[in-house]
Amino acid sequence: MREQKSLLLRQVAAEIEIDQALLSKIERNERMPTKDQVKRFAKFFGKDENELLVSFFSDKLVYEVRDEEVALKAMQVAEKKINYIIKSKNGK
Amino acid sequence: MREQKSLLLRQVAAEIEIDQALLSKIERNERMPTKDQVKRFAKFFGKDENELLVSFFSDKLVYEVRDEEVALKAMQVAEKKINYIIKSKNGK
DNA sequence: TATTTTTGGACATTAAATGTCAAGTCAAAT
DNA sequence: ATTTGACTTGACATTTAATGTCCAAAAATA
Repeated sequence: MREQKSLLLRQVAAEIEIDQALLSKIERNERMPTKDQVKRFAKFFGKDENELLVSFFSDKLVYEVRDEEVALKAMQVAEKKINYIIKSKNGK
Repeated sequence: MREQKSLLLRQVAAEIEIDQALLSKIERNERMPTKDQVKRFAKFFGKDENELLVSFFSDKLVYEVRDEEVALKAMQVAEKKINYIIKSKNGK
């Protein structure tokens, strides 16, 4: 997104209030941003916030089980659990 | 599982080498066990290790996004990413 | 009521993620 | 070739979160 707009690390880093070195690492997947930073990215680049948050959280989820044998199975079960929780919340 | 076998916290805690108070909390979902502890539980209670690990990791995954609006969506995307990663690993 | 088991909560410890800085690399421009 | 600007790297500091421990309170049981 930054390169699309031909912006410098320095410029974006300043706007978003984040260290330039950190931004560089985030871009290259050496570090994860915080949820708050993701929101600021969305705002700054005029992207849909929820869309970016989905990317962010899905990455975090993958990260959590990345080298587990049971990764896929666990993910599937987790999805069911989430579904269940959501149903519970909606009245019945 | 512990109550099934009418064992005391103290007994299981000793076997598994874990503080009794901690075990109590784990049972009541106040604390998460570590992966290693889950393995020891499986062994001690003669349960399938992978099965318990799936429970464990799926809980962790749910926990990660528990109060996010985008929880379900993120989980679904994460699942796709995992699938993709697995495919990549298997030769092509 | 005495004894044993379980739980609660404060605190300590450990581990992991995030943030910062300064030096390093690289490219291009001059 | 040297300088300049952009980006990267790595070491270290800081912060945050999870885990572990202890002891006292509560609950259950004998």
